[in-house]
Amino acid sequence: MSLASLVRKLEQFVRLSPVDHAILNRASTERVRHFGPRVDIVREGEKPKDVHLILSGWACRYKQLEDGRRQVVSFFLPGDICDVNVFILREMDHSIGTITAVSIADLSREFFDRVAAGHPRIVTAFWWETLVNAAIQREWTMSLGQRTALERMAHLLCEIWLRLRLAGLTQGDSCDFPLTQGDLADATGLSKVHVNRTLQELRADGLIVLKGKTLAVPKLDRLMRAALFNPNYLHMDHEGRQLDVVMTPPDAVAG
Amino acid sequence: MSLASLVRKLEQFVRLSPVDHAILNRASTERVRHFGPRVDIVREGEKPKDVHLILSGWACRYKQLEDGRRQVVSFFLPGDICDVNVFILREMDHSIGTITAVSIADLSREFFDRVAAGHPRIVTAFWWETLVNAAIQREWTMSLGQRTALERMAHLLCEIWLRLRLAGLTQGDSCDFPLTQGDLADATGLSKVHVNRTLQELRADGLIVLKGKTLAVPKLDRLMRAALFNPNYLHMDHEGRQLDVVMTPPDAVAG
DNA sequence: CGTCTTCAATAACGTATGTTACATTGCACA
DNA sequence: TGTGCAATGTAACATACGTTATTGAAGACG
Repeated sequence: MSLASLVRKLEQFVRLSPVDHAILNRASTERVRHFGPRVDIVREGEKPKDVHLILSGWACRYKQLEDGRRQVVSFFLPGDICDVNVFILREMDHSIGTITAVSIADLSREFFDRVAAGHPRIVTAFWWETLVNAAIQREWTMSLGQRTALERMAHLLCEIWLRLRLAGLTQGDSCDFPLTQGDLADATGLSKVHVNRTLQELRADGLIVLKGKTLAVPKLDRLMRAALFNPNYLHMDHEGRQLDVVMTPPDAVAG
Repeated sequence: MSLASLVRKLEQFVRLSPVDHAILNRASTERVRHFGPRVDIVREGEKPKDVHLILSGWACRYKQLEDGRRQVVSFFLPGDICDVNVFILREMDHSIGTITAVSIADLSREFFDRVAAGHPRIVTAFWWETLVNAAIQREWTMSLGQRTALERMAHLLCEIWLRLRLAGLTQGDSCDFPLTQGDLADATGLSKVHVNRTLQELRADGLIVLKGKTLAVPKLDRLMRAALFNPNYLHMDHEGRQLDVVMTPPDAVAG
């Protein structure tokens, strides 16, 4: 229930002024809404009104075919923004649903107009957010088109792990992980049964420890190798600055 | 070798002023480059400098895994812009290569700054372009995750067809189609052999006529149904305005 | 403290799509 | 006007993953 994750994330990329902070702080406390787990926030076909900032909890974007086949096309973690400026479109082409209980702040068109008019650093930060989200979507395309079930699952776990880490939501080598195997199936395009098989294999290889609603990644670099994971698409760095967020200590490399 | 397709496309969505036209016209004639077919315009890992506007020809974005597996993640048709504001990122996470001979205009950071400062209609139009590209990428995720080979191929052909139509590049029910079966394989995540099988099936069903470098779609609505194609994600309409670009005459529906 | 429901686990079997191999067509260029 | 290479087409065979079904564990809820 805070915008700490958003600010932490954006500041990896752009330095925001005290005024910028104040603007974001006000926007994220003005119109806050709460949802239970497994409910829709927005439905395909609706007219988009506000932009949603995830303050806490996990959500996802999904699309469905007439016959019910469902694809999760992205996950939203705390600090994520659901489509800067969507309101210029006439209708939503996808739905947004919660995974866990979720709090969001609704950001209005006026807010974005104000930002555009007078807060260039935030504009840049929002463009960064937009471009990274596009890159993530491309990488999902890559995963679904080319990676095997094992690589694909490993890749998804790496991505979520790094994004959580950037948002400051990991503890040591573990993190909250509320996705069910059904969620993972919808996101990876695999059947639930095969998701199960794949997770077993990752467990057997010692790449993940997944139990209850907690995920641990004891050897991130090994999981990354299994996934053919190249972190460049997350753009977690900026001119001159190099985040070591994607690096693991050298001694872990041996494993 | 013109920006007609871009303007035609953007004006479906926003009305641009004569000054806007002049701005775009100047930007698209200042720094033009030409490429042969099957060459790279930009390579993964490079520092993005300019934004590229496709004036003529077909290109694609692609990513490659260390072991050579290749995925085309999107196609660029005339009038398409390759990532508004990419230059804020430190390095490219994908490559851009040509399919046919291609002419592009390089749009500088200064151009976008000028647009942001004084041409709100163009800003809106560029946001529309950005949001639609994101929606297309999501739909590819859907296709790769849930659609069968046949549906997926049909869907891709529908999408390209409608985008070409919006750019004013179709003639009657046919259009130029320079993609090889290898290109289609890289884009759909199928093997070349299965692409061939799938095209044969679409031909046998009378849904497409594909020969040489020409594609004809005699019954778009039937192809759309085979693809489970819902055109909403292309957002080819705007408040009050309804494009009939996606509709076929009623008599075609019967087929 | 049981009872319901969801989630996870596992097995047996089916199939859409991949792979390898080779023949054919078509077109660029000498 | 051949001649060579890329693109297309087809067949036989292999496999990664899907489907259906059943069981057990784990939370949710009265």
